[in-house]
Formats: sequence, structure tokens, C-alpha cells
Amino acid sequence: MADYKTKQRELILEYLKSSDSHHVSAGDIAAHLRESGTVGIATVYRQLDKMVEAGLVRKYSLDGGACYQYVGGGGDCREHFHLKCLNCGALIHVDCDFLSGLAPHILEHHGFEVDNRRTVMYGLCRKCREEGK
Amino acid sequence: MADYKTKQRELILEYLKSSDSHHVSAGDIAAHLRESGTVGIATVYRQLDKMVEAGLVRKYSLDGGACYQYVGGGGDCREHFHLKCLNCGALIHVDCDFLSGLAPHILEHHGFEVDNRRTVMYGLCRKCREEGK
DNA sequence: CTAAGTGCAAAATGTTTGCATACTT
DNA sequence: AAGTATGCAAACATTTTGCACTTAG
Repeated sequence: MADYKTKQRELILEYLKSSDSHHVSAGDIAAHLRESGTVGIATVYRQLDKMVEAGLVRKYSLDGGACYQYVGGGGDCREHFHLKCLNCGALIHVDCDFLSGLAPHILEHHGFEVDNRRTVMYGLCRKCREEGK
Repeated sequence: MADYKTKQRELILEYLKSSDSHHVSAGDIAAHLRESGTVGIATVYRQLDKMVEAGLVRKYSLDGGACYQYVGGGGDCREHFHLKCLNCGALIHVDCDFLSGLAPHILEHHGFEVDNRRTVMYGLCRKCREEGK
């Protein structure tokens, strides 16, 4: 039941960590790792599933397929919001009183219980906006 | 350039409207329309693309494929928020001063420009919550 | 008549699975 | 030794595309 520590898992996790600031697809990972020895695409998917399950990695279902991003083991991000840049893929964690009041407001006034772990606000980050995207 | 009014388009749109309260996949539409005469899956995808483009329909990229939902022609939903129930799929449009202040707040304090048309908050709607999901 | 739309089948993606082999513990 | 993980290739599911044919304007 416990996860074994294999070379492939280490390579995948390492690549995900090094891509911390943006998301990558399973294909990106496989392509990158083709250089550092062989890691089959099936293994990439299987390991990603486990990492998502374990909360180490976050999965985003986007148009052309899913993307993954390392979010670390600490905390489950339940209490703050996530902004994701549609241009560069950066994931921004936001902690802010105004936003913390959002979920309670929606629950009280609209009867809807927001799940912060699943909710991401999409748009353009400062850098991409300034570069005129 | 203008959209022609074809029987297939009418059937697809009618089905989407009748499913107003929840989302459906391209496969759902094709399966349903197999009863009322034949509509090829390719046509379903091509029409859906146009409807999304025109703002009549909203597309959600989810895990097992995309889902679509009729949102009507009035307004482009740029100014209000969307809540989507993960259990029943209901899409709730919310107009509210508190929420209207959200995007400006994020832009000003966090430098991020939220795109309301692409952003959906996921969680549980009142009905599903009361049914103890 | 012309532009646009349609169906079908083939192709292109992205993801999952079966199975024999190899690695971790 | 027992339990997992891996690679490969095949299987799947979803979406897109090429092409000849039909239909709306």
C-alpha cells in the first residue's frame, strides 16, 4: 500500500518541483524525462494520480488535456484562494481578509458552499498583463 | 459568415435549453438526438463551438471531457459570478455587490485581472447540501 | 448559385489498462 | 518472498479533420 521510492517517481517529482511556478502536462513530463533515461508515459500518469491523491500535486482539467502543478505537502490550501494565469500558467496563492470573507458570504447569502480546493480564478497575472497579453 | 438555421442546430439548441439547469457533454447531446433523427457527432461539436463563440453556451473542461450549458444570449456574464455545483451540475449566476467588488479588489491589491467569463467557483448548492451530500 | 452545414469515416489527441518483467521493502 | 512499480503496446474516449454531398439564403 505504501508508495515505493523509485527512480522514476523521484525524477517526476523533481521535475514538478522545478516547474513550481507553472503547470505542466503529462506529456511535458514524459518529454523532459526522455532525456534523463526512460520514463514511460504510463508511469507518469500513474505517479501523477498518486501525487494528486496524496495532495502533493494539483490537477487542472483544461481544454487540451490536464495539467499538473506541485503544491507541496504543507497545508491543504483550504483557507485561501488561487489565481491562475491563463497566459503563463502561474498559480498564485492569495491570503487576504477580503477574500477570506468570500466563502462565508456566499454560504450565508447565496446558500452555496464553495470548495476552495477545487476553485480557481482564471485571468492574467501582473507580469503578463504588463507585457500586454 | 452568418449562421444558417438548420434542423440540426435547432435540435441541439433545443436540447441544451431543456437541460438549462445542468450541463451536458457532446456525447449526451448526440445520444439524445439519435432518437429524433440523426445528428452526427461532428455536427454537434461544430455547432457547440459556434454557440460557445457566440456566447450562447458555456463550455466547461472537466475530467472526462468537456460539458456544455446554455446560458442564453442576454449579456455576456462578464459582470457577475458563477457557482457550479459539483454534485448536480447546476450553474448559478450570482449578482451581488460584494462579489462585484471582488475582481476590482484582486486587480488593485494583487495585480491580477480576473476573467469572470472563465472563472467558476465550485462547491455544493443548497439543495445538495441539505440532502447531505 | 454560393456559402455554409452535414454525415461519415479516418485521424489525431490524451488517458487507461493488461501483462510480463524488474525493483523495493 | 511479497507487494509494488515499470515499460510497452494495445485499448479507449474524446475531439478534430478531409471530403463528397445537401441545404439555407
